[in-house]
Amino acid sequence: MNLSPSEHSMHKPSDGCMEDSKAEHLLPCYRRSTYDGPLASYHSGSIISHLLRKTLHNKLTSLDNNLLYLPSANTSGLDPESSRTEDFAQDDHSCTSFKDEDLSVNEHLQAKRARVENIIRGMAASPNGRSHREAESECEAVRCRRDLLKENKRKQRLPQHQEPSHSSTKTSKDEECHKLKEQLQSMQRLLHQLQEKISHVHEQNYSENEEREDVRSEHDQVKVETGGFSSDRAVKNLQETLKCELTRTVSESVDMVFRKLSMTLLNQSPQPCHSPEYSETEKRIPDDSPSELSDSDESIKASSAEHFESNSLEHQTEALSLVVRKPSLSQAVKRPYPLHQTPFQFGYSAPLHDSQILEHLLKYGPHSAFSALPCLPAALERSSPDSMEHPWESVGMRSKVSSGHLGQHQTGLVSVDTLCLPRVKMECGDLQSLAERSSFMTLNISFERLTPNHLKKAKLMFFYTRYPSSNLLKNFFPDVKFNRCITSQLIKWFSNFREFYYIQMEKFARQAIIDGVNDVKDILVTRESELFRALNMHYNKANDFQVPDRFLEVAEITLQEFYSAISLSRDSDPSWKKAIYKVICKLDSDVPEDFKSPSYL
DNA sequence: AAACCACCTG
DNA sequence: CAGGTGGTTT
Repeated sequence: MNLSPSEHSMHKPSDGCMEDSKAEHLLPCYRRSTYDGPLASYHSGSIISHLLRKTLHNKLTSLDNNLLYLPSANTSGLDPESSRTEDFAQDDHSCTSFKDEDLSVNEHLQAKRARVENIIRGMAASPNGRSHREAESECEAVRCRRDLLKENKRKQRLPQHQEPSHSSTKTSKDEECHKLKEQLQSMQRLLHQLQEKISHVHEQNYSENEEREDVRSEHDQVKVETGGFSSDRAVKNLQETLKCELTRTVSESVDMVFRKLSMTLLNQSPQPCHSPEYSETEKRIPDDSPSELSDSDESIKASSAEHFESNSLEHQTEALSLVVRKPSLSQAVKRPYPLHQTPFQFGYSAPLHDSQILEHLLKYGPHSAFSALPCLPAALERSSPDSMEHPWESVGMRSKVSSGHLGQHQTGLVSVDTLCLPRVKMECGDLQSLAERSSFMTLNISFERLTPNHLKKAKLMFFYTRYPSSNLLKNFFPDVKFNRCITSQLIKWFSNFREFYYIQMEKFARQAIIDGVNDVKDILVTRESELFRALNMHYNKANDFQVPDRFLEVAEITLQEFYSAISLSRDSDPSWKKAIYKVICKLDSDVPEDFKSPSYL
């Protein structure tokens, strides 16, 4: 009978898998010993540049918006939605229109422009020089905003508030520039330290691995018997060390720059002009039922919330404190966008907890936080199957499409996305799980999209339940903000799991009949069975999960059911499988409580 | 009508 | 794995 161990199935059933996965588990970037490899280039510039540029961008946007929302405008009659979208449109349009009037800009603006550009270029310059062109076009966009801001400011405030004279501000501005540069340099130093630490830890890791490999070859048999679990644990411990070190240092650096830059910007820029009406309008935006939200709604909301959050100091601190407070409190306050998913909160007085920055990067991807492209077609923001598996891959397409269809000044913005993505992608998986494990959960932050880790978890849950109710799913994915879309996606996953499961069952049942199995009792499923191997490969590819015995029983019953049905030629009936499904759906067992932990994986 | 499902397809 | 479709149930 072929369902039990085949000869070659005994050849290290999980061994090959373990070898592969072990190698894969080591952060790819750590395998490089070259100092100036991707890791270096990523950490020494691009991600920080991203953060800094976004901060600048946000700052300018918020000032911009505040001016646009001054009471003088008849925004009071507009409903929140239209005023927000109009804001985007206007914002966007203003860029182009201003370019046309560029000749009217005086030298003062030119000088400021040059300084801002210098700062940003300094920040954007990455070691491999790839971002230079993008940085330049982005500078153009930033300049647009800033210039528009100045224009507006002049028009509206000229009578009562005179601009400081050119010469008097120049020195202080230059000082600030210097300060900024110094801060950035110390950032660079920190990052270099990080790189050294990481390569050091990596070397240790590498040598330990080699030692283990030696031991392994000596005791190959034993290792195979145990499935290599012990060595896998050790590798994971090392990974943890690496991750911790990485996060700590990056967080420190990022946090520091944020603090300093925000202070600098606060001093450098004119005080934001708060419009109570604007805030009220924003506050009154109905908290749409999540299930009703289309993806485009989400993206618009995200963008608007982003500038909303960065607009108001009061709301900043309130937001930050609310995140930490009990959920019930935060729910009591009507908000345009649930706090826990506010894309990028940035406070002046209370800097973000460093891990939140990392978390945001990992949760939403770099482009969500840094591109701020309300003008992008909503469809481009939509998560595709590919972007699910490879969250970063959608970016390439977006940029391509965007540059094809949108104006030049927008291409500059879009290119922000592409700056450091390849680097981020490398570390996405590991850092994401790290982020999930850390303050994401302690802060009660939830995902608004399913991640590869959720998929992994779902697959493992399939070992317990083939037909999970949507309630069960909600209970076991507490870190997911459920809406209709998420729910159906999860249900679809399990549907796909079942499909594969039943296809295998039918295949192996027919094979058993071909192989001349005469009695149902001869149909057995063990951990050595080919069938089990196929299933395990599908749902537990990393083989780091101990499949419950009950699953083997259920699989065996399923196989027997198929065998019987086919033997009795019931398969001539088009719906012959339904009877089997009815049996199997009753065999679900409880999913262990462990799975309820958001950080299960 | 909505939710859920299996099936088919890419 | 997701999209689409059609069937079934509530």
